[in-house]
Amino acid sequence: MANWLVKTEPDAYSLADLKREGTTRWDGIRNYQARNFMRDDMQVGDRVFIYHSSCKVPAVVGIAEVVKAAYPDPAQFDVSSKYFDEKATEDKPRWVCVDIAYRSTLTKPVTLKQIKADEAITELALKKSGRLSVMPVTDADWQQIISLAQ
DNA sequence: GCCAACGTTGGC
DNA sequence: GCCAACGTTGGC
Repeated sequence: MANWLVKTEPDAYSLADLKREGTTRWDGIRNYQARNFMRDDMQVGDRVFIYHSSCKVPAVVGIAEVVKAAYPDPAQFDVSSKYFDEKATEDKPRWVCVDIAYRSTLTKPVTLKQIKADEAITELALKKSGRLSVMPVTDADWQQIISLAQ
């Protein structure tokens, strides 16, 4: 069982949207490293931190759970989608998505500022490479973020 | 809205 | 297969 962190821009899709819908397709990931994590390592039952990016206070805001493992992202075949990829075919899909379900909203959001300042959080990719949109979270870092949310 | 950092593309 | 140019992300 693994832990993850996924980014979303709340203007486009927020934790509140996920809460309202219950379950959603986490699609539109167009970064190879992020895709590989989803395709190779993400499993049903894994816990997922939802992180709000490109907003006033970037922060981890809630928790979701993987309810369907990686499958081809339908948007890559859809010419009308902004995620359309002409190099992807049904035989050889390039991108994958997963389904995730809402679990909870943190009592207090844990801000990027807090995370960066916290020396107990050691591995989290968010601290360094700012651009990865799906990243693994160690058990220790997961626990530390949970404790900051109390 | 700016700009640094980083990923991707494409010419050689 | 290298690397410069370009595009995108995302914090500030």
